[in-house]
Amino acid sequence: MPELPEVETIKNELLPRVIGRFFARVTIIDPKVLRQPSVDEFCRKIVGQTVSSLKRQGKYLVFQLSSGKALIIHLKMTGALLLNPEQHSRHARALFQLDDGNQLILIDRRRLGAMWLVRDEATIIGKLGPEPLTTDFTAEIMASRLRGRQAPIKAVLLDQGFVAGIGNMYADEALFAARIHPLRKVNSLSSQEVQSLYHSIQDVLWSAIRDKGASIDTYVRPDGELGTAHFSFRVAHHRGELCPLCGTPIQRLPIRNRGTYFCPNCQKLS
DNA sequence: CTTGGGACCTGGCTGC
DNA sequence: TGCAGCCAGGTCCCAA
Repeated sequence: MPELPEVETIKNELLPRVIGRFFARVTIIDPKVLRQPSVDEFCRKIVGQTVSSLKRQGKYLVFQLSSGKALIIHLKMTGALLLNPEQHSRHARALFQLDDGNQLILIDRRRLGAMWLVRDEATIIGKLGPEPLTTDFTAEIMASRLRGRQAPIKAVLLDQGFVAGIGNMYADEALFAARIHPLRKVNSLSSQEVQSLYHSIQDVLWSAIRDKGASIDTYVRPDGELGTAHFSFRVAHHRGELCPLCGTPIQRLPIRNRGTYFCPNCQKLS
């Protein structure tokens, strides 16, 4: 499940392979992934266009094209972008043939992924909150953005309008590192706890980027290699295992219909 | 405005 | 062995 570190890794590894290249041929296998515009218009407007830049914002990939339009891709739960895969996948949704002979393939088992070709990227990614790993997101900014909210902290961390790129796994890991119970109301957190959570978010995300993402479920890098960030997870997806700090069984609790993993001893509610 | 619940989507796993 | 039902969760949509 690609969150910020996974999408960042995909962006970094795709970058040298696509910058300056143009699309020689594009095939939409599953029209459902293409949200905007129509298949015909998409193919007509993308073929021949050169990729001038590639960036990540939140969990979105943005390919800036020479025409001034942007190709935006969201991988959602099970999407992946593969370069020249050795075997054909029955989950292939779109093919991008580059002018140098390389082929970029969008695969997506659960068909939740999405793709847009738009003139104004803000129509798709304009509602995202600040990037957590830039100076747009300091501890002070985080504290001020939390002010006035009273939802459980876990739900707010998953709100892409609050901060962009944190998903279920890294929210659980950051809360564990900060020793904060995921159901704690935001307005009950002390300033020390907010400070601690801020640094935990930084640590967890940077560490996962260094490890090239977490290969839980279907995440693979463009060349087919896996990431290793999941080996450092302490609670996420550790259902039934023991807390690495105190040995208490890790608990699972649904929050907003998301499986939430935490240590009931290290992360107390009151 | 914030909050929370359901829908979307597929396939692996569990338990009867 | 077959099969129903749970689970995975990013984001959108809607209601309160």
